[in-house]
Parts: sequence; C-alpha cells; structure tokens
Amino acid sequence: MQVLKEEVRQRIIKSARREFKKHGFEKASMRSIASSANMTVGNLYRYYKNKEDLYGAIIGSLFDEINSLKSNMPEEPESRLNYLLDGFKELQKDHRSEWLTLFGGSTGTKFQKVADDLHGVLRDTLMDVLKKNDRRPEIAVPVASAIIYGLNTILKSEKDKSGDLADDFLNYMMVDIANRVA
Amino acid sequence: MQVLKEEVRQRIIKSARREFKKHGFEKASMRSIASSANMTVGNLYRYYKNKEDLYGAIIGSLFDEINSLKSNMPEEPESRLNYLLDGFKELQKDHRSEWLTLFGGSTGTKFQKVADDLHGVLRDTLMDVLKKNDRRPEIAVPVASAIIYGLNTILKSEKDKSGDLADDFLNYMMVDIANRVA
Amino acid sequence: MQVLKEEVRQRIIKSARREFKKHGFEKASMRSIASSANMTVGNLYRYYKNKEDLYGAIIGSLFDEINSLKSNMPEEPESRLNYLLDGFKELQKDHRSEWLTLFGGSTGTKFQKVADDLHGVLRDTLMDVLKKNDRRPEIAVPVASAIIYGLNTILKSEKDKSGDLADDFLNYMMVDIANRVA
Amino acid sequence: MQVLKEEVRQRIIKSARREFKKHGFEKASMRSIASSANMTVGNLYRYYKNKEDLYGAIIGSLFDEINSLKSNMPEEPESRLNYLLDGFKELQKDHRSEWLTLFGGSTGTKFQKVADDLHGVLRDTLMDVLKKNDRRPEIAVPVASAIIYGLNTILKSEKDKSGDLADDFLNYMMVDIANRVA
DNA sequence: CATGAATGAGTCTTCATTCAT
DNA sequence: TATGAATGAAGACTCATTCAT
Repeated sequence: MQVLKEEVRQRIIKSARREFKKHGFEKASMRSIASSANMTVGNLYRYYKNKEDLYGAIIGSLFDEINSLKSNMPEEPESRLNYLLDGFKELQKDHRSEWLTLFGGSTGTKFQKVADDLHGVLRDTLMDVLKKNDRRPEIAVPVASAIIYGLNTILKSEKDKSGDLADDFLNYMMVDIANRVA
Repeated sequence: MQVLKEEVRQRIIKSARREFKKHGFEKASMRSIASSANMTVGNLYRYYKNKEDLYGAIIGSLFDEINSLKSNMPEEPESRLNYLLDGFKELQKDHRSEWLTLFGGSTGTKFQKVADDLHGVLRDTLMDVLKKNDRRPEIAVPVASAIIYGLNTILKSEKDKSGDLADDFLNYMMVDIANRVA
Repeated sequence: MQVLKEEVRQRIIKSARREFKKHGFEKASMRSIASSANMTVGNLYRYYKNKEDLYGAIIGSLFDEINSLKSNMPEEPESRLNYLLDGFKELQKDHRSEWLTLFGGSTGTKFQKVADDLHGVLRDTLMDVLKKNDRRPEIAVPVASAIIYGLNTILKSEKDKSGDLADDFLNYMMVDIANRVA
Repeated sequence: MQVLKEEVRQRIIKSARREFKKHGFEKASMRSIASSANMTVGNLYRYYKNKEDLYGAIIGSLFDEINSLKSNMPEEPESRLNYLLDGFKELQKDHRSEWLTLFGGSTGTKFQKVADDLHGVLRDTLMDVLKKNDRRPEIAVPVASAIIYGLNTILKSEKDKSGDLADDFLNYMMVDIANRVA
C-alpha cells in the first residue's frame, strides 16, 4: 500500500514520540518505533537517517526555542528569574510532549546538555537572587530541581490545560522567597 | 561454607550497587557487575536468579522500610505529613545509595511502582492538609514531586552530610504553606 | 521516445562507470549510481534488471573485444605472444576505465572469469614460447601476472598517455626472455 | 558441547583465514565466519572483540615482521634491493596465508598502509637503483607491482614448496636490469 | 561451588530489489 | 515511462541467561 510521504512521516513521529517519551533515547528501539508505525525498519531509515536524527526531529523545535530563550536573558537577577519562569511555562505549553521527552530521557544525545543547561541557568539565577537578599545560596540547587520537576509533573498529568496550576505552583515556590530561607 | 557464601554475596551487592546507581536498571550490565566483583557471570547467577532479583536485593532493605513507614502512618493529616517528611530524611540518610538507585533508574522494574507509591502517599497527605485548610488541593501533585526531586538533588550532590540543607529545603517548601496557596 | 531512452542509458552508464571503478562491484551502490545519474532507483531498474546486468553493460564492450581477441589468435607461439601484448595495449588504451574496473573489482561477478581467462591465455602462450626454447615453463605463471598487474599499475597512474611507459615495461619484461630463464 | 578455548580459537582462525582470503576484509562476514566455525556470532565475539581485531590476529605476526624488515634496511640501493627481495621470499615462505590475506584485501583496515608501504619501499629502492645506473626511473612503478603480484601468484598456486620458482622469477625480473631499461 | 563457553535474540544500520501509483 | 515508498535480509555488535564441565 502506497501512502503519502507526509502521512507516513506523521505516523513515524507519533510512534517515535511515544517510544522516546516512554523509554528515553537510549532504550528506545528503532524496531519498535517502526513496527508500531506499521512499517519496516528499512523504510523508517528512508525518513530519518538515524536514531538521533529522528530524536532531533521530535525535540528540534523545542531545542531552538530554548536556545533563543537563553540568548535573551535580562541581566538583573530578579527580572531574569521571572523571565525564565515565564519562558518555561510558555515552552511547556507550546511543546508539551517535546518537553517531557527532553527531560525524561535525552541521555546519550547531543540534546542532553540543553536540558542540563536549562537547569543550570535556573539554578544560577536563583543563587543570584538569594545572594542579593543575603540568604544562603546553596538552597538554589534543590529549589531549581524542585521547580523543574514540579512543572514536569503537572505537564505529565495532562490536566492543567489552562495553565492555572502551573501558575499557582510557581507562585507557591516563589512567594516571599527571601523570608523562607535561612 | 556459609561464611564464604556470605562474603561473596556482599561482594556482589557492593558492585551491583555501584553499577545500578551509575546506569540505572536497564543499562546496567550483569557482566560488568560480575567482573567488578571478581567473579564470573555464571556464579553471579547462583546467588541471584536474574537481574531483577539482584536489583531487588539492593533495593530490598529500603523497600521494606518504605513499607513499614507506610503501614505506621498517623491518621491526622498534618502529623502524617511531618511523619512522612521525617521518614524520608531518615531513609535517605540510612539508604542513600539505594534511594538514588530507586528514584534514579528503576524503570523497567517491578520496583518502579514503589517509587510511584511513595510519591502518591506524600501527594495524598499534602492534599488532605490542603483540604483541611480550605485550599486548592490540586497543587499537592507538583509539590509532592518538587519535594522528592529536590531532596534527591541534595542527595546526589553529596555535600549535605549534616542534613542541614535538607532541613532548610523542607522548611522552605512547607513554611506557611496554607498562605501560599490560592 | 527512443532518443530519450538512449540519453538516459548514457547517463546511467557514465555514473555507473565512475562508481564501479571507484568501489568495485560488491561495494558499489545502486542508489548512489541512480542519484548521481539524476534518476530514481526504480527507473534505473527499468534499464538494467540488476546490478550485475548493469556491470555487464559497462564491461560489455571490453568483454566482446576480449573475446574477439581470443578467437583470432595466431597458432605460432611467438607471434601469438606479440599479438596478445599488442592487443592488451590496444584494449587498455581504448577501454581504460573498463579495463581497470574489470581487473580492479569484478569479484562476485560472472565477469571475474573473463579476467582470469585472459590471464590464462597469456600464461599458456608464454608457456608455449618457453617450451619451444627448452626452458622451464612454470615461470609463465608469475610472469603472466607480473605483466598484467604491471600494465594495470601504469594504467592507474594516469601518467602514461603516450603509451611509452607501457612499451618500455613490456620490453623490459620480454627482452631476451629465453636467456633469463633457467 | 563444551570445548577447550584453544581448540575453538583455532576453529575461528581457520575459518576467518578462509573468509578473509576469499573476500577481503570489508566483504568478509562475521556471521559467515562464525557459522563456518560451527559457532554463534555471540561466541565469536567472546574471542575477538571485533572484526578488525580478528583480522589482526591473523595478519599480526606478518605485520610485525614486515615492520622489523623495514626498520633494518641497508642504505646502499643495490644491497637494499637484494635485502628486500630476500626478505619478501622469507616472509612469504613463513607466512603464506597471511601474506595473501594482506595483499588480497586489507582495504578498510589499519593494516592496509603496511601493504602499500611495502610496495612503496620496493618501488623507491628500484628507482634508486635505476637512477644510479642512469636509466629511466619511472619504470620502477610497474616493475614493483609486477614483482609483488608475480610473487603472490606463485604463492597462490601452492606448488612452489621449495621456493625455486620464486627464485627463478626474481632472477628473471632482475637479471641485467640496467640493460633492459631505456 | 564455581567456571566461563555458548546461545539467541536483541541493538542500530545499509542496500538491492520490487511495486503501487 | 518514471517515481520513490516499501520490503526483507543482511551487516557488525551486545547482552541476559543457561549449562557442560
């Protein structure tokens, strides 16, 4: 059965998204992606030249926007923090599936450092904010993680279509931050 | 020869711990566990019938304590929350390596649900607390994640030997909780 | 549309020649032949039913001339030898590319035996010449190889456009042959 | 069926030798080596860590001796030529199969340059000799090829156990060299 | 008790060839 | 007549698991 290239491409992307989200890059299997897209492996490789290329096709748009987010950061710590948190919410809304894929399992990929980087940027910004308020900066480490994983958990649950929960959660994490740290 | 056997078992456990923590369940290799325990694969399989069984032997003690923790929970939400958070700190201190193994890479294992369970218990308790204070309970979902991953991040960094940072972080997360939620 | 077909066929031949010379039969790729002939694989297969068939189309003319060379050989050993050596030079000049393709990479092809055959004819002729002069005939075996590979090496280097080096080399190989053998 | 490691290793080597000699490195198949050694691929990889490693196990000893041959060359052209030709004969006698494997198909291997090098050394030496006798040095190129392929042909034929034919052939190639070149 | 050789199914990837359109 | 999507078998290599010794 002969089908349109674009339709097939969509089938691949769809099944790859599932597989990568479920197993991460390394344990995802091209075979199983192909077969759940009703296709032979050989044909899969007509569309994407290798596993990383296919992964990139899924993660790509998010990747670009993360980079542009990082390149436009304000200097001042507090506005940088707001800028980042708003940016995260935006990215998560527009690239739900990609975000989860990236943060779920990009180990073994050139994209891994993007995820790590984002983490690092948030952490450093938090540190700067804390320092400015004469508070222990070390707590920035777990707090950055907490924020990212908290947001991811919301994302996973699929229920927060409005984005209200994410707003509330971020508010919860940030409100009166200076007074909650030793 | 019971003595000898026990010594061998310890060697296996020790090297398996390292391997599982480093690579997670799926990417850990029985061959490399055996060889770094100065032992052949065949012999490894005399002690543990397969990879998951070995994984269980490592996660096991933590698993038991998690279960006992769960079976002694106080009824009242607020004391249950404190009970849990204290319990977590205790478990992380006593089973650092196992904890990281469990939460870092139990995908593909029957133990994954243990991690998920713990998550669920914390979430439900948070929900109960929030309900009692007439606050939106949904936020419990990301907050539970945030707590667990924040603690894990501290654990990973190896720097918090005293446990102070964990205390500060939990304080940060819990202080005035009722007033930070819509 | 016979004209068009012929033009296409030429494009195929041209790009196949390059590919086969470069990689030999086994490592040559139909895909790459098609694409460097600005054409799809499917269409390639309309002109040549498989890889070996295409290979034959290239080797073909040389193949025919080799056969005609072989069928017109003089009886008398010494003139046969001259006839062959002259023929080789002629063939190499007129079918440089095909010759290198045939002797460079026909392994896995039914044409390999053509190359072997030519070798055999030269060897047998040399043997007859040696016998006639009461010399050890066995040396014909390495000498036939030496001649053919020596000529191929000249051909490969692309520098001998005049053919002088080939002449000198053959002279070197043949001069006073009877006195150089035990 | 459980067998001694050494016996198995021999079976592998034997079947790899055949395969590599027949198809060269690139087209030789690990699968077919394994199966003609009555073995699974997995087991083959217990003995040799990859295809090149296995190839090296076959070619290795010859490789070493070639290197030692090259490092002890006399300065003076004519004695260097004799040294090389004697060396070749020696190596061919002691490493018949390896020699044919190396010169038959080492493309794609780190060993290829060894073969090419040897060729180059012989060619350069011939050139020096010719220059010293005021003869056209270009002919060294085909003559070096002729010598090597001639010797290989003798080797392939398996008939020259005494080495007499190789001696006669080299004599044939070298005798009165200065007077046979323009 | 312990060894480590062997298996078999899995991994990603390539390629000649076919066939619906 | 031509397209290029699809197939299937093969390539090198890995690894959990079993079993003869």
